[in-house]
Amino acid sequence: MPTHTKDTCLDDLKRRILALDLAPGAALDEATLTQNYGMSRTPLREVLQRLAGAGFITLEDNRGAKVASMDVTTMRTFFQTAPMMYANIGRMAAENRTAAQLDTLKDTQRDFVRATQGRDVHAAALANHRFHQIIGEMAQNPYLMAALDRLLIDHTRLSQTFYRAASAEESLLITKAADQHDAMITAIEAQETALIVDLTLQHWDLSRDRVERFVRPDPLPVDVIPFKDRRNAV
Amino acid sequence: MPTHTKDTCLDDLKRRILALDLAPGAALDEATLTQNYGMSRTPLREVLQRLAGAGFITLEDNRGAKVASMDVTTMRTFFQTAPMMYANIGRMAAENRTAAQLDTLKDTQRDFVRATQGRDVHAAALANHRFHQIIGEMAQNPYLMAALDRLLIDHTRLSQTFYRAASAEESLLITKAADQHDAMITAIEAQETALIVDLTLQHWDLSRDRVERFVRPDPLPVDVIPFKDRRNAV
DNA sequence: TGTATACATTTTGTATACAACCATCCGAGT
DNA sequence: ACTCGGATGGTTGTATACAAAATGTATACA
Repeated sequence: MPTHTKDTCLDDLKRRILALDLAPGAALDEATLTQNYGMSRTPLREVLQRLAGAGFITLEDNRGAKVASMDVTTMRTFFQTAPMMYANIGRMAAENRTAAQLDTLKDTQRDFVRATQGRDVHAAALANHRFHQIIGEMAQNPYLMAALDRLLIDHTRLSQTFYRAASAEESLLITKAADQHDAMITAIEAQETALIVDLTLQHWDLSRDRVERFVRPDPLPVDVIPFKDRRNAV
Repeated sequence: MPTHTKDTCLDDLKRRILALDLAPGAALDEATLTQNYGMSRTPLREVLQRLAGAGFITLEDNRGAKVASMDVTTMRTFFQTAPMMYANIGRMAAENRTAAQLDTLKDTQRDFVRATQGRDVHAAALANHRFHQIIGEMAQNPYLMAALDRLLIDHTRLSQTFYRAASAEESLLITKAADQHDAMITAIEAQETALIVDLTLQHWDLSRDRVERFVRPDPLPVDVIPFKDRRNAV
């Protein structure tokens, strides 16, 4: 409700989309948004154009904006593409990272660990997003960065449940992910390209297993209806 | 001068940027553009936002739009990234192409051959651009497509001189490129993934040699000043 | 002559009014 | 009852006026 600036509005919408606060496919109408963000339609429409350019939303002529969908074909492509992309970006990050970027990466990792320990699901997911985004920036490759940004949008949305950590086993996996982050930081700092590729693929495997569990959770128990009552069941 | 629509304005600006009619780094001011395209500033600014989102231009706050630059570091990254990207996209195109897309690809190849035979440099470069863009669409991979679009912007701009064909030798290379296109179409149609990767890399090698000649042309002759006059030279 | 500052000009950013478009609903005709 | 056509409300698209920022220029002063 306070008057947002164009940048804060953009960041807030990104955050809400990544946090699934705005569901994939949800319609965004300009009137509501202008009220929520306290700005007129002209700058808001520019924000929407930018979000569309970055792949967060889709714009259809005369039909407004929708949050980018996550359909089955997209997800198949996601699993196919992500490891290759992350590995290549990891390699280039190790080659091209600057000292300043390394500091930012370490800061973000601290944020990530703090969020996971505090069970702050959204903060953890966003810190993880930022962590991998910084590795992308380290690669200094605008071509791959465009692909990475789009992968991370879907990755962050898919992994929303990751940091919820229902069981002790899952809590252990989160710790493992954080440890992998630390190892990746070390490898990038030492510019060990072969190692960072290896670590990146391991990190991907961990993430993939979790995401797959989110997409295809354990099926509900079949025998929920006691046998004697089955004649009444559908 | 006739009243453009938003889409035609967008396409025209893309075309002019790809054809180097608008030089890398050139400033685009809104007043001039609104006059040229016969539309008001609001839709024009939306066009600029979209161009920025697609990587054709850059926008700086309160300082207007500039055509995306092509500096040395970008070009280094371009040569590093392009073959991996093209090869992966080629593979996925062979796997996922539809019959309709194959028809469009063949049409575009006909346009390309016609343009090269007619010595129409811009038309050839744009048809080549479209050819590889269609292969990207065949891959049905929005993540990689984002990277490909950006690669193609720079690739098309870099290869502007390719289709000028000064010498007979260079004319032969253009024919060779067209033949490679035909072979790629056949491989994609037959879904021979190993073959398309191979052909794509060959095609890249040919293009790379030409682009490198454009970036680093033959140096000027050193001995332009007769020896006896050298005392007067700088 | 060099530098700084105030002013003028140009250019970009925002708000708002109006036009065009789309979707829905209602009624007339088949 | 069903379909077609048009009116109506709501949403998006465009033009324009105004505000803010940045740049260029002239003048005062060291």
